[in-house]
Amino acid sequence: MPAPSRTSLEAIVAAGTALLEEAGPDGLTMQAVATRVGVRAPSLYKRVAGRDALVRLVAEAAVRDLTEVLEAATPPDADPAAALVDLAHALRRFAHARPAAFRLIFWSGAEATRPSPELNARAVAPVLRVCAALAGEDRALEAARTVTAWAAGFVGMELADAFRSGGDVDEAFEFGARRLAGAIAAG
Amino acid sequence: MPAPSRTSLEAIVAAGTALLEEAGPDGLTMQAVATRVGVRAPSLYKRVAGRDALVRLVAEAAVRDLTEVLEAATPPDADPAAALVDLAHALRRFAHARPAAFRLIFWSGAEATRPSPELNARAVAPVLRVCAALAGEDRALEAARTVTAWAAGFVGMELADAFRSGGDVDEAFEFGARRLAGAIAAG
DNA sequence: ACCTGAACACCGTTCAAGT
DNA sequence: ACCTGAACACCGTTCAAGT
Repeated sequence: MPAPSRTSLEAIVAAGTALLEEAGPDGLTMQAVATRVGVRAPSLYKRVAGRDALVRLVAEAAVRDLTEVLEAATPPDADPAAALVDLAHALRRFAHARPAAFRLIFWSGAEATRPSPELNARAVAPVLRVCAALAGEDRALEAARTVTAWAAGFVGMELADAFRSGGDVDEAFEFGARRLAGAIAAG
Repeated sequence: MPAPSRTSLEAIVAAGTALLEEAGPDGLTMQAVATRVGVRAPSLYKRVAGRDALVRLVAEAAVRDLTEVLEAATPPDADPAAALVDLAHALRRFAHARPAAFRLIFWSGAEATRPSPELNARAVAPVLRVCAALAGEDRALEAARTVTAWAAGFVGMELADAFRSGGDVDEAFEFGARRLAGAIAAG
């Protein structure tokens, strides 16, 4: 006698995403997710292999959201240097809106919960495109890694509250973005 | 009737440090630490407030080690641009030797386990000094944040296995270090 | 076909009892 | 003064039993 589904993978990932921001990574428990979707914890295992798999799904959904944000920030006809600064700001806005998701995407230590590299590559594709225009095809990859490392590092440190020695953080970000755009472009 | 101490805070922190690298943050459990120092878990609470406090102590010890590494990398009479590149390499070497500790220092999400900002500031002081020489006192803070964000971001992404699209990672690091030194120095 | 309670092996933490 | 076993509230996960 078949029993009707009382939840869905989509609802589970959405619950996980919400819990991640509201309660942090430690608050993203199978039990909390189950309660949220109106089911008992063991039922989740019908749709998800386990907690690690769920966290990865949450991370991958976040990467897809980030991809959209970054693509929206780079209209095809934009000036490359300006586009690079815009990309940096878009990444920072995403991180401020969803700090836990941002951390999960970039600094998730555990192999088991890491989003697939292909998805990450797609997210960073706009950066690569702009860097190619700015630094030339040969240098595009190195340039993109430099910019991405700086932007992700800056925002990560900001979220970790690492900038406490005074000074204007917005200005420091602006400073970095401009200087990097210049450094990438320079011969 | 006094009982003799069977362990010490120092031994506990050392055991935590070792476990962190060997078994990851999740492997750093009170029980594993206790076993390692030859005692039962409840005994640890005589010397440490709890797991979060222990993780913080481990992180702070790591920051002190990193501070020494960075100070050793910047002899007072070095050329500033070369010193900046040396600092970046020293940070990267530390991260490769102790990846879990590095992550804990820079990307620890949880407030409760974060090393004190004063300690972090001391660690980054050599960077600030070199940046002042390179960019001028006015720009030193922004420049240091730019460089630190890039270096920590790059190495963090490297540890997270984010650089899979081919290309030489060592070269990308070198590229970034040189370009940043130039960008910081430029007017 | 899906959901559940019960159970298991693990956590962190507290505390009364031992020496 | 320090250490311990026992206990508690929580995890993730498995599985037989229900519908």
